[in-house]
Amino acid sequence: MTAPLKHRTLSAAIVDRLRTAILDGSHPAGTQLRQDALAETYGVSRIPVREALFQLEAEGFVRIVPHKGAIVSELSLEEVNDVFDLRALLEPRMLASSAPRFEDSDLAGLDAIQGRFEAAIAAGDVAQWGAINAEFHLALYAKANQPRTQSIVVALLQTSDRYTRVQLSNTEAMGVAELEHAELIRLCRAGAFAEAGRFLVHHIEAVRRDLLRVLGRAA
Amino acid sequence: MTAPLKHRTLSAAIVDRLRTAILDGSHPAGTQLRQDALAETYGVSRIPVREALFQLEAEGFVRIVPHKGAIVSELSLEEVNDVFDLRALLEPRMLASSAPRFEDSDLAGLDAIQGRFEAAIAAGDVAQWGAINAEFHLALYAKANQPRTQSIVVALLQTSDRYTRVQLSNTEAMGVAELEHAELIRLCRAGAFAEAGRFLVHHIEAVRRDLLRVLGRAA
DNA sequence: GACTCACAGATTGTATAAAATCTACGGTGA
DNA sequence: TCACCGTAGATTTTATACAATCTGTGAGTC
Repeated sequence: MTAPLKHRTLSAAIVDRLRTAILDGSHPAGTQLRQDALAETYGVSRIPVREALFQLEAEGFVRIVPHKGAIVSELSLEEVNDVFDLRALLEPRMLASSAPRFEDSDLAGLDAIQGRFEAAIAAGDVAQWGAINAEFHLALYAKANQPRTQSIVVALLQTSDRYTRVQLSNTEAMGVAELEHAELIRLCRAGAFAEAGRFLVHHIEAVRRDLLRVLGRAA
Repeated sequence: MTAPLKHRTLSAAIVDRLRTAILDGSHPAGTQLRQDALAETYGVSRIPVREALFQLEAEGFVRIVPHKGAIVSELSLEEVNDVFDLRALLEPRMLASSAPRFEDSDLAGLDAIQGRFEAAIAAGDVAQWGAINAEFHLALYAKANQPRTQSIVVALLQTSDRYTRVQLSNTEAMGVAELEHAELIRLCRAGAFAEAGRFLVHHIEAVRRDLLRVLGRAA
């Protein structure tokens, strides 16, 4: 009943499964996650569950109150804007450092990811969409050589994924994102790095606007 | 033998004590931390030690390899620059959002922290220096309303503390920081927020330069 | 009637012990 | 001599059991 087990430890596997469950709405914001129940659900003891919850707290998915438990964190409008502000600030900086170092193989890798992205959209595979989108963005920054920023952006992309799934990913917005990704590849291949950076900001802001519109309080 | 126990759980207490031990050099970079040994040292079982190590991994202090153990993370030049770039990028943004909302009580709070800062420097209390410095910076951003950025900056300040302690905090640099903090308070009180932001960048860059000089490879 | 306190149930936190995994060493064979 | 394999020891990971903490309910008192 479980995925093809590619993790070194049970804890790591539970992290992935729990994160997915939160992302796809199985545990809505505000839900209290009981260690005992989760342990039984996944057929393990409470120890790996505890460790998974702590990891997810570090990633911002849950809030842990000592002796009370873990609560799936709320998605405040405040934090949406903060997260997208951060992305608009950090991602162009990474791209500027990474893109000039691209080899042909890096660009080919981007093409490959873009292909899988298109396939996922065509298939309407919402679960895959967020993961491949994050993979694409991270591939853009592969050569940036900014380790701390990288780990921050990984977390930001995960949070973005969670937010965007709230709106159940209307296919239209996904199509726009697909085109914008293609344009990003084109600009990088052409060596128009500054232009690519500006377009990346535009791309991130477009996703934010879509999200805010669906949240019903465009700001 | 332990501090006045102000934590809700043992794990949280161990996190603090382990972090302090890494900060003050008791566990140099590259050291392998064995759960068993740590548990005995602190007189607890291995469970809270494990959870503390995972927390410290999220904070960037150690690197955990499954089934191998936790290693105190190295301080690469690459990451020094990344961390200070991030600070120079994120902290002014927080200040710009926070400072205009300051009440008299906020400024008074800054004065109080500054007083303790001066006392710690006069007493040559290196251990306190980093903590109070971080407290001061965070107080500057108290009204920023940027929750995600806040948690990131908390981690960045902790990492900065670790780096700066490597150089054993020459008192001269500490005096400069003290004067710059005073200037920051003055500018905020005068309502010169843009100027305060520029000065904050200058302050952060000054700390970086000092650090890089001591590391022997000014870049 | 409102407040305080104590107890019971539930849940989390920690200790102890068993299982799984890794590393290093030594033997065996080509 | 070198490479390969298996075993032993050490270390981490997970399970089970116990202790501590919190929450809510109800009796008792002012």
